[in-house]
Amino acid sequence: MAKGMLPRTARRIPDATIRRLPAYLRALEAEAGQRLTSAALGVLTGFSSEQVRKDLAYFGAFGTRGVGYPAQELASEIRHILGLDHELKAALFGAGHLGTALARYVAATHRDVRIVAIFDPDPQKHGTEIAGTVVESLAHFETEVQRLGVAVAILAVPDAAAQPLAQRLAAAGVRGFLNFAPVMLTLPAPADGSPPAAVHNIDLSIELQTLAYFVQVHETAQV
Amino acid sequence: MAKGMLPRTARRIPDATIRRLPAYLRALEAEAGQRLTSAALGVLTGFSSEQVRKDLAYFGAFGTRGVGYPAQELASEIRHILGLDHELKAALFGAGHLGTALARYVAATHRDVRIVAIFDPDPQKHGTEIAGTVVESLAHFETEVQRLGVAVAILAVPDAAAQPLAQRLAAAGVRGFLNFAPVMLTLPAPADGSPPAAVHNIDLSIELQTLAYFVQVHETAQV
DNA sequence: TAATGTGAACGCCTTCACAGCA
DNA sequence: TGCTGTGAAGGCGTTCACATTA
Repeated sequence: MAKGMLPRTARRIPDATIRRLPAYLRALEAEAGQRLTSAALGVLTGFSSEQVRKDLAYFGAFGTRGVGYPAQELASEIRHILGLDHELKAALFGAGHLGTALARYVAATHRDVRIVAIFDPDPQKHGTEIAGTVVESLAHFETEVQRLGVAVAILAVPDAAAQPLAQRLAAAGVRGFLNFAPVMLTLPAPADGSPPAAVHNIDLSIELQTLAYFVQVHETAQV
Repeated sequence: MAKGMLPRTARRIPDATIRRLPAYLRALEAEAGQRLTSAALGVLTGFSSEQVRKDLAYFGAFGTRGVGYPAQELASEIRHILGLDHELKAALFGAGHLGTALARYVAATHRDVRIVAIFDPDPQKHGTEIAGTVVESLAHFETEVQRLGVAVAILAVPDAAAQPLAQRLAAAGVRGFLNFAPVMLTLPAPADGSPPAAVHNIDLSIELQTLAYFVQVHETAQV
């Protein structure tokens, strides 16, 4: 179990591997109580069995040769790796349709992530509740964020608002951003030695416009 | 300009390149009327100048040595490559908060993508308008989708609904999916020789849970 | 015997370095 | 002279193939 330890020799874990862990976790939780082989996990997640084994092996030897992986244990191992064994505190900025959908979704499906504050400039919304959290003004969001110990911010705000907001939040100690505005966030590295804030962009336009490309009839000669 | 032609010898274009084109397009449209160097485009988009040049060179030689790229022309060239020079018809499934946000966003920012139909099971919503499009029942969505010539479907529906819906839509001729449900869509390849439907997943859980990982204090010995 | 864990081969994409051209 | 276009080198991640072990 080895609680606070880093796995084996601290070799670098590919980002691609990290991005697959949530899929494994979801599959394991759906099949809880069973043993699962890498092949079975592969079918459930859409990845190859070798991929599954290699990914898991980065963190240790969780399987039993000839048998497979214990679903329960592996699930909590992955939760630990992802840092989901202690609550992740998030703040939501923007309580429009998108923000509302996000808040409800997170509340409904993520025990491990909690939206502890929702900020919106519209006074009409202040005091209303979304998924159990009260919407408040942006007046003192920095101190509020620090008081609550917010680790990540979810930005569901207009394009122009995202960059300045992110900058102030980063300065206030927020270490991760989930950015829905189609802009490139540039954040200065923190003065102390700490690593720069992580930014994950979810850009609908990119998805739509690349989808347009792949949907085109490519009358490639297919030589 | 070479309208319907494939570029040069039909070498394969990396997916990663396609995914960067929308960013270039956005930057070019913001600076319209100017000339831009690959270095300038790089700063605007966050990619290296070599990356920019290599990406663009896949499709032809649009730049002038010693000078740079013509913003206007390059923008319409990229639009053509992505297939955005003719309208992309999309259908939205699910008119909850997420669906509503998506419909409004697309209508407000994408001339080239039009949501021609919105479907939702809730009778209360039927007949109401979102961003100029009337919400209708799911009763005859397949014939409706075919009648309208829908190319892509945006799925903002509950998890369990996504897979069966996608399957029926694929059978009805829909060639692209933007899936917001956290499930793996598996679609059979079409009986005729046509390429399989493209699926782009936008999975909030993956983004949140991987963000949790990167936000952890990794007390790596940093050897 | 069955399925894991892993070095090696492979392929894709990025970065480098520079030749080529306005 | 300055910036593009591109072969070559390098790096990263996936796939292969198999030795390993319950």
